[in-house]
Amino acid sequence: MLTISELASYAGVTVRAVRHYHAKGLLPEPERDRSGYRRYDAAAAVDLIRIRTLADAGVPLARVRQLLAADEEDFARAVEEIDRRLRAEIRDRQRSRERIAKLAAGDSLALPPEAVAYLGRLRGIGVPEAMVDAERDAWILVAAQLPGRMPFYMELKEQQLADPGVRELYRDLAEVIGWGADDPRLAGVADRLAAQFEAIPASAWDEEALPADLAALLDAVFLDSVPAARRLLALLEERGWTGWTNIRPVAGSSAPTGPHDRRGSSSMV
Amino acid sequence: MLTISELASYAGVTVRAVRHYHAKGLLPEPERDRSGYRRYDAAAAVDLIRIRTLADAGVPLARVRQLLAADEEDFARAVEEIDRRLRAEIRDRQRSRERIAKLAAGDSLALPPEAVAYLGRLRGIGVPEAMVDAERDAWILVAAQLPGRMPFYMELKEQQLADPGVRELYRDLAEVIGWGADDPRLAGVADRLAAQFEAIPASAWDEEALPADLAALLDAVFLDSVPAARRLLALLEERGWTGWTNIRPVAGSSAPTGPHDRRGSSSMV
DNA sequence: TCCAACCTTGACGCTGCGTCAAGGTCAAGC
DNA sequence: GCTTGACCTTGACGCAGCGTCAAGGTTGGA
Repeated sequence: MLTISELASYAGVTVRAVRHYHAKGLLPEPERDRSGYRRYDAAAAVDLIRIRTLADAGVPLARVRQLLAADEEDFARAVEEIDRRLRAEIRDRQRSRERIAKLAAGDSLALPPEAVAYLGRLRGIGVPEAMVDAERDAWILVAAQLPGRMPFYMELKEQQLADPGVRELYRDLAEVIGWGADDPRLAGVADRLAAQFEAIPASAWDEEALPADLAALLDAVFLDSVPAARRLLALLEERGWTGWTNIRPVAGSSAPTGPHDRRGSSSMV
Repeated sequence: MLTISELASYAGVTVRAVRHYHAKGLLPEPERDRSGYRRYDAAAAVDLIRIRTLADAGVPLARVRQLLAADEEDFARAVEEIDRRLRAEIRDRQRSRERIAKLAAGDSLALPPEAVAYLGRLRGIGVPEAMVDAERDAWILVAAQLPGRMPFYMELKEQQLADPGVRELYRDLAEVIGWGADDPRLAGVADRLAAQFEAIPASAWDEEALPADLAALLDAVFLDSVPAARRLLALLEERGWTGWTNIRPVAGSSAPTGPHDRRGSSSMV
């Protein structure tokens, strides 16, 4: 006959754990000797090892209890599922290893050098600081999610800045940040924006489209920080353009077909 | 500016988690807008991703807080340790997969057929049921730990039973179970046991020795279930033998050298 | 004006035990 | 017989990392 500590050490668990399994109904309470001590037989040791094998595999104790009472078929199905989960956890840890390795490599610098250079150019053009800050925050968000595509995006942005019309628009938009929601000048800005969207060849944009969730977030940031944003988007919609980060022609609109077939292109942030 | 839910969904966590990180001091509380809502900038998003990367790797939040404030050198050391742990967890899960696969294959049958046959032979020889039960429990414990060696052990036991002297001893020992701690007949049994130990050639035992912890457990079971056990072991020690499951000549004893060099052999259980 | 979808703080719930607390029991040594 | 140390008993609280109400205030669009 085994005492509780013998049983526990045999299965490599603590005495507390064995009592816990009793309390949870995983392991039946054994007979007591005359002093009230629990006395176990070898079958209890076998049961305990079974419990630990399942628990070590990450099965919750409540589920272990079910499985101990399950027939062979249900048990086999459960084991298959447990195995699936274990494989998934192994993959998760492998991904975690890669991610923390990148952290250690210092990849967490908020912005890559190309982006810093681009923001410097914006300042150089005369875009006000408030606008540059908004741009920086937006690009930080993008860089955190898609670091590999940043050189591509920045190259694209630099190309856009080569166009004097675009540079003009940036200065326009910077002013819009300070305007109220009903500023009469918004209509004029919307006109010029729409014209720009028309003028840019689709070929230069097609691969730029950001993932929908990231674009939605950036849109939300824009709407939250610029009072006139909502009104401006409404005006743009009247002119045949919907969205912002990923601006697109309004579906079914008679407006801008122009010379290009544009489906999902990205605006300015 | 981001709201809390935007920030959270950006990093793929819940709003509750973000607030938890504030409460734990992992993420600084941001400014509030006029209605008391938290407003985040992009830097908070970067911080949050850093936190999640570490937390996903299994780093406790309290440790994450330290690491956020650590210099590059300490951080690199920590990452190395985290990576070690991740690799260990992957190995654990691979072992778990093997173990539950065995469970599903039904390897958990308490005793292999050879052992059942052996217990049957004991009964056939006239060993009383109480003794057979004790043997069964002991072999269940061994089989759970060393399933691969069971055929070997059982083969050995069957060979021993071929000797009429051993068979006689088993019947003796079965009676001992019922004796008091000071039964006068114990000395005679000890004599016959010592003689048997002398007679068995060392070559037949040498590889049988059980791991020390398992042997200690089986000894404890013997001591706990047989009142006369402690006295019997004392008498055997007087005759030059120590232990029980793994019985050995007493070191420095003048007693049994016999024709064989015996170092660590296993008795009867 | 109303509704849905946000936001706020506070508090309890969950898992799988670890860790006291406050005792009773047992074997050994003096 | 008495002490000592290593066991055993039940009961209770503590821990991480949030999930999940509860009970409100805010915001934006219809």
